[in-house]
Amino acid sequence: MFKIIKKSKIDKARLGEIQTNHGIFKTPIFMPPGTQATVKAVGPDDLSKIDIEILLVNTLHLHLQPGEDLINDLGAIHQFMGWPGPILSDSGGFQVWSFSRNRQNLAKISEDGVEFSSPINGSKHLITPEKSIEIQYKLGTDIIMAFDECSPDSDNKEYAKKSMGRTHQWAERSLKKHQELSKKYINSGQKPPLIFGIIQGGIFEDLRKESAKFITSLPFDGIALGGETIGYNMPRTLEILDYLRDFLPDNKPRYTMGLGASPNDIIEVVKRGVDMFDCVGPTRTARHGSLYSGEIFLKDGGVNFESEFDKGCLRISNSRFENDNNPIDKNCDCYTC
RNA sequence: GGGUGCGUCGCAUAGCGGCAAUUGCACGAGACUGUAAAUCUCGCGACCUUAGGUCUACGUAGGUUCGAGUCCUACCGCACCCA
Repeated sequence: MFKIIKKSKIDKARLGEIQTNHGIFKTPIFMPPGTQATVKAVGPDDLSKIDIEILLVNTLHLHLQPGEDLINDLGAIHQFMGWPGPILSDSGGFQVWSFSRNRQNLAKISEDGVEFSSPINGSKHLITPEKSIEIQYKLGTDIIMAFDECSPDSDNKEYAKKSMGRTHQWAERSLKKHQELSKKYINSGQKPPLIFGIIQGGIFEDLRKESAKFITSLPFDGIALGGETIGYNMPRTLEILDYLRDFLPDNKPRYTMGLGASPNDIIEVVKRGVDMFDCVGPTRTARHGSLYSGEIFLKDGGVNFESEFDKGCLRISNSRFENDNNPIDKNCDCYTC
């Protein structure tokens, strides 16, 4: 289902395509998150117009509201959100981190799974790897993710190791549940989704390598790189990609989770052989009054991005632009420009 | 013509003798990374290097008081009621 079309002679970049139950998408690709079954403030028609090929949804959010059974009854996720193309679901692993950090602990982690308090109404929910996979099957997404714990960007190695071990155990359980449901699907003439595994290991080289070895040894369809540090700390993300280079199989798509807050971040990981990435940055910063502006150009055979703005981000709401009638980019013919 | 009420930082509000003065909006700046985020943080009279200090400020002009946005008088403006 993953086909490499062309490889760069200069760096590790590659062009490819991935076949899913709802069509083919080309890689490298940015996938906008539509966490609650909608990309906030952007409808499906507009997404198509800007050549978006695949969306993300979130298992945990949809489980809490409106529930996977309702979505399933209404014809599954594509019908529910009016998006006919490929959809990837995140397993809820990111929430294991985001719900338990700082503030009130909304999540309790154990070997079995994670107990959540719903941020909507406080109701208690237990999510296990098996449960997460089951929900993703009911949603009917095209690519599902193994349930993991998004490792914190912390120098506590003991915790990172423990957390990684848990993620590995959960990866096996996720895969087992997937194989079981997959058989059922095939026997009843339905097509099962693809499943991706997630490498953790925090900020530690030996743990990252250990995790990469373990995850790539399992029969996942794609390999994701997870953890708070991925995308958030770009120098470290690139370092991780560099030392994991020989551990990642060439014939499986690679996905850096949560990466893409700045155009340059995407270019940097694509150069290092990453095929897929997603980030709430672009849509969120747009809702908060900013847009990306800069120039992508070839230099010394490589792709580069330069912008006069910090992180390539132009704050369109700044008073200095109040009477500025210029297009964002003179050379761009998109609707916004 | 008579009566009553009201004028507070762009707008709207609080304040009822110790106040550079509440809150919301607007405005200004910043944060945002597998979305508890169309959210959040900070600033919003002027000047001084800060803890803080110094001026100028609640329609206008006087007055009472140690002290007035707050009380009194007059004026100006606005709203409503009665002729």
